[in-house]
Amino acid sequence: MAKSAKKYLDAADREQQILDFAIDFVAQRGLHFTTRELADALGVSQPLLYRYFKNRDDLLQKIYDEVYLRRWDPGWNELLADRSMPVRERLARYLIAYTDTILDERWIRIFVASALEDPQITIRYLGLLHDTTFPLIFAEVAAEAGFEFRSTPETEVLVREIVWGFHSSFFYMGVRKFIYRNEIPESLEPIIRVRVDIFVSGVIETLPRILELSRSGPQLE
Amino acid sequence: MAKSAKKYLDAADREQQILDFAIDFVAQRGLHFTTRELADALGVSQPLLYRYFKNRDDLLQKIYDEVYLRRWDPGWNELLADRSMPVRERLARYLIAYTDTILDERWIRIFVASALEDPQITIRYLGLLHDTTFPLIFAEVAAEAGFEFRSTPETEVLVREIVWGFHSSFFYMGVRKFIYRNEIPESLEPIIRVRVDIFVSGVIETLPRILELSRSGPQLE
DNA sequence: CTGATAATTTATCACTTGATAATTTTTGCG
DNA sequence: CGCAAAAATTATCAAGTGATAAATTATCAG
Repeated sequence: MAKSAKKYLDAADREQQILDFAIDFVAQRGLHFTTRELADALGVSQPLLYRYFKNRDDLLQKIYDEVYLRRWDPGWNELLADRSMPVRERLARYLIAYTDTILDERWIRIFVASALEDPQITIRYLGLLHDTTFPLIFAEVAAEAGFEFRSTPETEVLVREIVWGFHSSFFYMGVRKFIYRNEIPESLEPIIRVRVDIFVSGVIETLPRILELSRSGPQLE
Repeated sequence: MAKSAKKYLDAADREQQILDFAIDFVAQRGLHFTTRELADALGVSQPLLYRYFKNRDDLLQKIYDEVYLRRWDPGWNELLADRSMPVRERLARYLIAYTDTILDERWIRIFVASALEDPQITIRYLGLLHDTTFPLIFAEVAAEAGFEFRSTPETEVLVREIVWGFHSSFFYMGVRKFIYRNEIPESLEPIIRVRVDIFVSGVIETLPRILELSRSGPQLE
């Protein structure tokens, strides 16, 4: 007899079932669901939730853990740094993998909804991008132009903003799709490749100006 | 006696006071405030709200109207099309004005929160960008390279994605500042100008590839 | 088949919440 | 001032909500 056909599931299975269901449910209905709505939608009684989760907030925390954990692939930074490949190819492959991970209704909607509620939740995730991946992307593009770029306090802010502007636009495709409910193209690869081309060409051509502006010091912030 | 010193305000003044206060309140606390929380914070009794707003939802609708209305300046499209100025200068000026308008806590947080709740609310606003401003931006950049670009069904999707990617990154600065609570530079103009340079240079250099890819047909969507 | 155990539901509580009605307070005109 | 109209508050309701305890139902080893 398949587990799903049993009326009374084993505790571990039921807990996982509730959590999986709750992730989809919360992604669609938002963080302000009631425990009764959730239980009704899943087809169980409302007090059953309290057998598996201490309280409503405990369930929410477990949802965040499940959605954010194990979503960032440490191999991505290695890919970006692998100079046996042209930098455009590395960026394209990274962005294809990245968009493939985050263009997920649960990921996008729960990320944004939870950030609105409490930005603390997003900090761990964003720090990873901000401190490691962004400087790496800029340095690798600069290297394509024959310039071995080393981040300094003077260049840091401008470089960060340049890469943020480029990188965030891919996350924003998820916002358009799953929050605004706009249509976005089915196949992203050609678009990613064109936008990588635009970015790499543009940064290389603008590099002298970027370096000059950075030298003029931290007029920023 | 100043109006604000009166205990019993004129109906019109009180209505505006509640609405103004509610906009800040909702921007900070989210859409799921209770009428009691709002009334307490403002220092009036909860039933008073019902003298000025039919119900909770009526108040929310008036908040949306107040936040979104009169925020888009029709002069921006004229600015973008004004060829007496270099295209980089036009883009920079437009983006300085645009970011100046939208980088506002109330605007960003209420926009995102309401979109999460019901994407319908954002459609009127986004359609303006999508259908008019985005094609215009691309055409003007192409003209800088001596190419009088006319949008066709084949080019439409790719061009839209290219400009979305560029344009959304400025909105996203607001997301970073007011939702993630990241620091962003105080002075945006230098960053806007550099990013405009990168975009314009990149698009011009990539133009042959963009046109070729567009001709290969709508493999998109 | 049987009974102990685990899983689930029903019943219920105390508190919150949107909304309305009755009552009280303020304002400003004559 | 004195008083009617407007503005605001207090009191209250019915429905909803998170959480707990008691009762019930399914499961499975022996």
